[in-house]
Amino acid sequence: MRNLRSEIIPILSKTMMNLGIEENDWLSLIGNATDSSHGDIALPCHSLSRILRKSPNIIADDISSDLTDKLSNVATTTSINGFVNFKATNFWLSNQVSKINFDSKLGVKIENKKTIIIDYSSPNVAKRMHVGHLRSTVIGDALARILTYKGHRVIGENHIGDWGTPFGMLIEHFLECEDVEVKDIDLKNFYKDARYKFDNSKDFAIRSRERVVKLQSKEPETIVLWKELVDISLLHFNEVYRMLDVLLNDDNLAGESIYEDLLPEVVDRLSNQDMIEESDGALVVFPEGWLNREKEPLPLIIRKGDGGYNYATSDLACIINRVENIGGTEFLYVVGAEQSQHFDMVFQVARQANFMDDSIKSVHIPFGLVVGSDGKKLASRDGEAISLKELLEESIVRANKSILEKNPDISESERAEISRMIGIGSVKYADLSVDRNKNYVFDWDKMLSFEGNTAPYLQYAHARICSIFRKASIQREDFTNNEISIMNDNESSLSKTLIGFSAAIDESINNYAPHRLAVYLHKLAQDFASFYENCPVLVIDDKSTMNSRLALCSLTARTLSTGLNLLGIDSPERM
RNA sequence: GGGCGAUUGGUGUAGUCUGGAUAUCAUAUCGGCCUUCUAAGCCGAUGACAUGGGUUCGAAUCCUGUAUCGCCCA
Repeated sequence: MRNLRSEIIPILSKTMMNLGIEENDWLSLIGNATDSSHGDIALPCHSLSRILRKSPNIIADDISSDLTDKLSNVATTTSINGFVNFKATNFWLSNQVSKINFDSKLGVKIENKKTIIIDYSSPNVAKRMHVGHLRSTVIGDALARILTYKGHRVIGENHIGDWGTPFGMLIEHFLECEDVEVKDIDLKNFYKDARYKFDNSKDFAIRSRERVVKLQSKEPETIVLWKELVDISLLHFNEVYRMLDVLLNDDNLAGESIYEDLLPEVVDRLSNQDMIEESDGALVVFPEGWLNREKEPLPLIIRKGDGGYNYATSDLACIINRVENIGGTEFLYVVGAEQSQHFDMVFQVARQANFMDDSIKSVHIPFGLVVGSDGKKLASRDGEAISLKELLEESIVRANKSILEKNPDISESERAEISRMIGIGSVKYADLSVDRNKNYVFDWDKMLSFEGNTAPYLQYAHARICSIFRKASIQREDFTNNEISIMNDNESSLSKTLIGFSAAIDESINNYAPHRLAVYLHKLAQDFASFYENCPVLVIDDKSTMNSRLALCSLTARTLSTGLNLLGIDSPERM
């Protein structure tokens, strides 16, 4: 209820001035009431008692009685236990929620547009995408959507693993797959088979090493083969991305290979700054403050003894590119928590080397693991990573089954579409609805359940609203110019939540936490369900109440589907 | 050894940045509500801040010690 807060503050400010209390002493005290039965906004007066030498109760009483009349249109002001409580009036709520209903951005204000680059997904060429890529892809995509909605210029970068020494053996193996049609190449075993040959055939290993050299010297034939291998993988990645319904496509590709030419320059720039040292034949930087197990300085390896480069080097090259070519001011890395030390070191070195200055914000956005019911990293029975595509397919199949059970009237083709929305939405929502730092247990029954904090529950709330309008044969869009008037408690709490949409967006952004939005949407769906139960919409005589409630429904549906869309989840019209 | 993260009802979680009243929500369990817009729903009951110290008028939240789990340290 931050708009209520900002409405109260100027008026409260005068009262406080008259009492002789400085802004520093009270402004930060005012916040959301912890107990909604007392009010929406509260001002605890306990810390003021030292200044005024009066009891908190008396102070709260004084403030409250001074404000009651002045705020009467906005909020009812009461005091208890040394708290001043402000509860929004239905009059004020009606105005606020109507204003949001008129607003195509649902109250979200665009402010200081930034260019934000988000690094996410990052699968490896010549391998299938697996569960391990799910979180980065889904969280990164949600952040990209939310930041875009807020009005920022957002550039998603997909740092696919498309370069490095393994490509020698991959290309050699690829050559030996000659008789197989390109489209039939099975990425499931491709990497494993190549590795097996490399480990078991001296001849193959020698050819692979030679191939690496050819690749690095950009020998045209080798590059053609490499490109083919990359393209095969892209077909697969894009298939998964379309299934997952994320924003990534070929425009977002920023594979390691594109930074390849910049790597020697990274070395040059670092040595110009006298930051490079040689250690065991490798070129390294020792960022200040890092020690290894033996309390010796911990290096960040820039170039290995054999002349190859490390991730750190391409990350540094990438930073240079973002600062100097793209002009980004905020870099987000949606990468697993296990790499946090790596990023700390890279950022520190990049700053020390002046690749980026303090005007640039660079943030690692870590996340926990997807684990099985045993608490260990999710894997199939034989210990292999589970293919993302197969997982998504299964989710759709499961969703289809439960729709068929619950609503057999839906046609097969419509059911297929709804199953897709629910199946994919469920997997994504399970990931996005909890604090990303935590591990979460992958549980089919829970994520596809129509009860609780799940995608289907939210989607159902949306579908119920659509159903009202369908029944009455009216368009939801026709109500965006309607005044809403709040009459009872169910309407009031629903409207309070609706007003909070922009705050939820900002919370999500400030913490890079999509789950803040998810939690908000769940609250919204719950408030709607209570409203729906207690406030008849169509079955009511009074025309103006009906229209006001229809507008409230329309706004709720719009907020739900916009919010779900920002999480990358579709909202079916019926289910 | 050092570093990072986690620890909240039986289970899963929100809140922790920025301290405020009786700690959120879900699930499970128990009770109630369909001749009215999708009961896939609603209403009610039960039940939790890992632990010791400190700061404060006030601590789940801040500081500090400990425990347990996970991850990282060429």
